[in-house]
Amino acid sequence: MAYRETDKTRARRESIRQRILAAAHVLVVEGGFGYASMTAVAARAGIATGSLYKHFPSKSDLFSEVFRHATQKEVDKVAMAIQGSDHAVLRLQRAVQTFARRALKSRGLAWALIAEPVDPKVDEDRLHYRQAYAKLFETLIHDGMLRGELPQQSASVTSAALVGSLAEALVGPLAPGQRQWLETNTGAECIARQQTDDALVDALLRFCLQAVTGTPYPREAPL
Amino acid sequence: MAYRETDKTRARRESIRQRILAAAHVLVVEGGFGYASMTAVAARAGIATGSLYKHFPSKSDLFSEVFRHATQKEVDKVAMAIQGSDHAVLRLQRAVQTFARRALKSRGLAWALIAEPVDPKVDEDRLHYRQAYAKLFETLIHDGMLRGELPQQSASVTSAALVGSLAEALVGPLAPGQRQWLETNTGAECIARQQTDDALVDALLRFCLQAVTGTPYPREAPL
DNA sequence: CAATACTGTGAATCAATATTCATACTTTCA
DNA sequence: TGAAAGTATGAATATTGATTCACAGTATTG
Repeated sequence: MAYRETDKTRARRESIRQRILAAAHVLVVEGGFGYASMTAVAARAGIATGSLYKHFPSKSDLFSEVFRHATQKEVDKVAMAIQGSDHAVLRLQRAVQTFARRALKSRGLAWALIAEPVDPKVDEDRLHYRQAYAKLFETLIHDGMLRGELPQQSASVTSAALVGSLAEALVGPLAPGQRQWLETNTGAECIARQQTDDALVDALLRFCLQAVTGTPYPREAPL
Repeated sequence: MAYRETDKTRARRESIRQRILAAAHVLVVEGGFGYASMTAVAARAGIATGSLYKHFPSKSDLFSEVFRHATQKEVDKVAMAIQGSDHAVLRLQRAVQTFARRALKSRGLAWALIAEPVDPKVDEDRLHYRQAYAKLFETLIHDGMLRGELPQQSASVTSAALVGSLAEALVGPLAPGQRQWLETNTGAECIARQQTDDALVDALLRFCLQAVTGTPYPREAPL
């Protein structure tokens, strides 16, 4: 006998694996899943196509991992924003803002995660992703109803509708200016966009809070 | 010279063309665009694969036409529901109900039109489709604001968010029980579904109207 | 160093469909 | 009727991109 896995080789393996994941992630951010072929990933990671299969059994597996990783980070942020024992409306407000701002900050990724047509296998992960958000909202709404902070309603329908409105208004086909992918922008353009983005977040916040509470936003009295 | 197009040949041509479109439509309703290969369409229409290309230059063109046709019908129905000079809230209510009931009545088609991952060419048509809905809502909201029947808001954001919540709650990945495609249902199951469907429409209606008006639904006083 | 077991390579293969095309059949009309 | 123009056929071809594989390269240990 003459070979055994050692720390060094394991580390090396792992580092290549990470390099592949990073390369795939970058490609997705830049052009979405459709743009990220195995050949492109390999080229970007600086290895041969075949080598990819030494680390991931198939394309689906690779991208599923990319998707879940990117996704988990987003969900965590929203979960973070939603937690606490404040008034349910405040928590919802934080959640919506967090989701919206992050999506607008990296539209390419948001589009890939939320809206891009993708391989069915990855689409299953997306289902989990959306469900994760919906679950967060659902729990919050239940909670709020129990505590008398929100009117009675169907938590499941409301949460699905919330996810839908966020997705569509921010990164779906109806999102304002969705074809700006690889554009380089001047400083002035960035500032202008920042302002319209703020307005967008605000309008959306209003939509969501009114939908859930049935009262005008902004409210007359603070919570 | 010895041949010229005649009424008879033209009629025959047209009838085959329609037969192809109908076959494609049926396949889409049954299993979505992914299920509808050219071979399948040809088989269903009772002609050879190659013959399809005598009538449509490419698959994209064929399905684009199928999509637009199916789509136009849906949009027209909602446009019909939205028109009139009633209070804007009533008109919105009719529109949402129309959209929702129709989607639930034929989920397969709704899924294909709204949510299924499809060929990019067809996806452009989908963009128009969603925009057509959004446009209807947007006009309605503008109108309502002018007449003082709706509070001031961003009509574009609100309308996109409305489209998103309808799509997601009814046929998106979060829609309840979306995997029932070719199932045959017993009578009891159909009745049960009818009830949950009604509840779903109602909850969604509430969500949409509250979002737009900022007041509780159902309202205390009729309009 | 030799033997062993793994890792990397990238051109060749595979798979799934859309699309073409040589051939055979139809229709039209002088 | 038969030459002209069209239409139908479906097996063969083209395309795209994932996946494999025979071979070459690298670590590891005795």
